[in-house]
Amino acid sequence: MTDFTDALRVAKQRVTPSRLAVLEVLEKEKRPLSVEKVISLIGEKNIDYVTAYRTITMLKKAGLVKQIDFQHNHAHYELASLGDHHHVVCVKCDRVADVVNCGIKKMEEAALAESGFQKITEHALEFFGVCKKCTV
Amino acid sequence: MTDFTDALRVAKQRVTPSRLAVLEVLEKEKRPLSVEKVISLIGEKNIDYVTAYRTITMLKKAGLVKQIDFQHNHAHYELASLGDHHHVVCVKCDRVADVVNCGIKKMEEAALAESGFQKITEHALEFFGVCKKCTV
DNA sequence: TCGTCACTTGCAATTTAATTGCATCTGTAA
DNA sequence: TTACAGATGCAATTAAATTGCAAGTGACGA
Repeated sequence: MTDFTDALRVAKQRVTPSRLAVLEVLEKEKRPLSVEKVISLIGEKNIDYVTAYRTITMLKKAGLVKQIDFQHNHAHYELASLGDHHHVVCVKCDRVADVVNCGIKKMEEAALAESGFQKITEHALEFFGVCKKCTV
Repeated sequence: MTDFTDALRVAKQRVTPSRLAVLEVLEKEKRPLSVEKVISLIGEKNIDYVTAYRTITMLKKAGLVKQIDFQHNHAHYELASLGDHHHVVCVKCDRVADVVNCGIKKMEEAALAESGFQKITEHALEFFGVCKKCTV
């Protein structure tokens, strides 16, 4: 019984080949993938695209994957178990670098206080810039 | 000659009624709006939706508006001149609160160092949680 | 281990968001 | 005032995501 099987059971969701395939591909790539990309990595003949969308939506609700937005007009998704980190996206070549040491916890506390919300459960933070290879 | 006329001239873009209308509605609302919402506030008969999309895209490239993502499957846009602030979105009712004091500058420096990028020009940061009114 | 049934899947169709092509119109620089 | 690059409006198209429904399957209890 793998970690993903456990995780799905804990989330009270059925363990199916499609779900494990999606989780495994996200685990293997360790970077934010579009649904399109998830499907092509699993193989179009191995998963229906509607199932892929439904699976991703469910995994997001269950807290197993996070939605990442690169302002590319379609969402990307990443394993939540990769932990709290963020991305720097090159606006010229779409290269993505990770950022781990971001000190977001303090900001989250400040945001909670300032907004007067009851709680904050998630955040999305991406940086946009130009990578070394795209520098003229 | 308004600020917006100036801003468009500085960005080497023509000053047209459509562009001023989009900027004015964003100025008036002071919150992130979908293109759909921008159109309905201007009035469907006053601007073609294709023009609205093209205008927003141009304004974003020119740096006059910022794209904001609430994970609602369509982008929102806000005047860039509102300055560096962020949002807390209620996942139950979509209420949006602003966050001004977020200390993002330091994080941006850290992200630049860690990523090895040449420069960072933008960032997107949104928080998700539950507002007081949606608390059970 | 087997049967049941609620949940999941795959297919077709649809909705929603955004883009493209092209003819016409217009802002602006000379 | 005119010429023309760039902007606009309309129709059509592409891309992303969702819905309905019949058939299939995971997981629970006997």
